[in-house]
Amino acid sequence: MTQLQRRRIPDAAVTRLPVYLQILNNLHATNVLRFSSDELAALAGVNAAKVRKDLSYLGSYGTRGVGYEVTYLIHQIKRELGLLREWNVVVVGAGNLGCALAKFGGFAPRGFPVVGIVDNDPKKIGQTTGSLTVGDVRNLAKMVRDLKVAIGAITTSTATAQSAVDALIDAGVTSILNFAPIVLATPSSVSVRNVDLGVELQILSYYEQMRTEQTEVAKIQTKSSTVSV
Amino acid sequence: MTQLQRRRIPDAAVTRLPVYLQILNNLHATNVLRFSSDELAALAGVNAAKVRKDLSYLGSYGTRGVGYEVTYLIHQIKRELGLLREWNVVVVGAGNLGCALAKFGGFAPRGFPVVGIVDNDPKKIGQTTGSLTVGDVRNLAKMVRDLKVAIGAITTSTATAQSAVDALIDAGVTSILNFAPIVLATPSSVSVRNVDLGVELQILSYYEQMRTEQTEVAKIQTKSSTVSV
DNA sequence: ATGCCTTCGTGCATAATTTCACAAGGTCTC
DNA sequence: GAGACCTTGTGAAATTATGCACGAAGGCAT
Repeated sequence: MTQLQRRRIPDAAVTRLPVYLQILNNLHATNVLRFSSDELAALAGVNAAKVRKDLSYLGSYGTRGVGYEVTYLIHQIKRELGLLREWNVVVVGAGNLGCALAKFGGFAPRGFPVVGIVDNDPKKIGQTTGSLTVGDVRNLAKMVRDLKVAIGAITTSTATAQSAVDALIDAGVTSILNFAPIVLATPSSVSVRNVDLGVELQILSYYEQMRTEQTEVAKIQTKSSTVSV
Repeated sequence: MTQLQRRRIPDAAVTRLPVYLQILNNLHATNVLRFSSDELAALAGVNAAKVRKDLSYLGSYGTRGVGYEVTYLIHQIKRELGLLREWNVVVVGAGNLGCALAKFGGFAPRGFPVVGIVDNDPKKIGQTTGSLTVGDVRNLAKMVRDLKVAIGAITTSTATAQSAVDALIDAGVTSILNFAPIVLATPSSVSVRNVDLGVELQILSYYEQMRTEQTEVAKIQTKSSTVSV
């Protein structure tokens, strides 16, 4: 095996790099030129050593005794994340969310232009949303080819999400942003990121309940004077 | 220290329980009565041993040689996640997303009723969205108290997100669902879940670029006949 | 009952991630 | 240019998460 393929960045670090990038963009906007791992750690709410290790996966771009240069690091993170080019997005499912994504202009300037939107409902096909016309999901493969689509966003109903994903994968798309509350069956060569508010709320619920119980216990203990340390 | 407080479930397992719950609800809807860890693992796209370990944190509710009962497990997961009661949600920020969340009726039946929405813009205050009237953010504390709010959803602009969170925390809210693309500063006693599509897209971008490079390398290697295994 | 079959629950090994702690290497002052 | 002072980069330890492998336990057929 030719070992020239780029050193892999640990998954956990990959999920943090976009957060760092966000913060650095803010620093840049406020004319900050340099930062230390301590400063970034405080802003990102993580440990400073973790910041340094994460940044070290990009290469040795800091200066000891000084810190990191904002603009240079922004460039390096973008390079590593593949943000020096654009990745075209197609939205599958022209419901409320799908149309909102198509209309929302916030992704194009960040390198993820929404170049198409499709649906399987004849009533929706042909309608205009933002600057796009809803296409027929049956033309998805052609659309992916012609518009060089790299990422598919699933905003269909739960019932049709799996077939939507199958169509995308058939068309050669290997990155999926899934908004349907369902676990998609995909080959391991495909990346899937799930956005599910229900799941997030339930996770919050767990920790909220933990805290609530903790408090109850404390109250009872106080009342009955059984506190022990 | 009185060690009666419930055994902690590992964070990684907590994030998977809602996914299992989703799947079990589907099984229940299709009249499936029992399932094995193998079956659930296949549906959730994870390892069967992991499923068993995750479920074992709830207690020993399986039957060896048989499997788990769907309805019973649903109940146990709900209990553990704190889903046997309702958690009221207040939305802070009455923009597109905030109003959509307020209108969207999908959370109430799942135990997370949106009981209020507030903004700081006088033009928005007083407007109606769904069955709710946009309130003044300055009345947030009273609202949290009167309506027994447990979770706050931040859908403000990035610029006002931190002050929105500060207000929520002052009002006693300890669970935050944040949609603003910013890292919120919060005490460690507060749970925050971030939903940021930009971050998700950038993570997809990284892996997509990896695959692209891999392919390029393979092509070059094939052309120049330097393939080595 | 007995024995076979199935699937859970879990101890243990391995892998991944986080954190510590400090040498290395740079700047800045005098 | 020498010494004081920072902050990086990274081994190594600690913690957390994953996956294997197998004993335990229940069902079912004979």
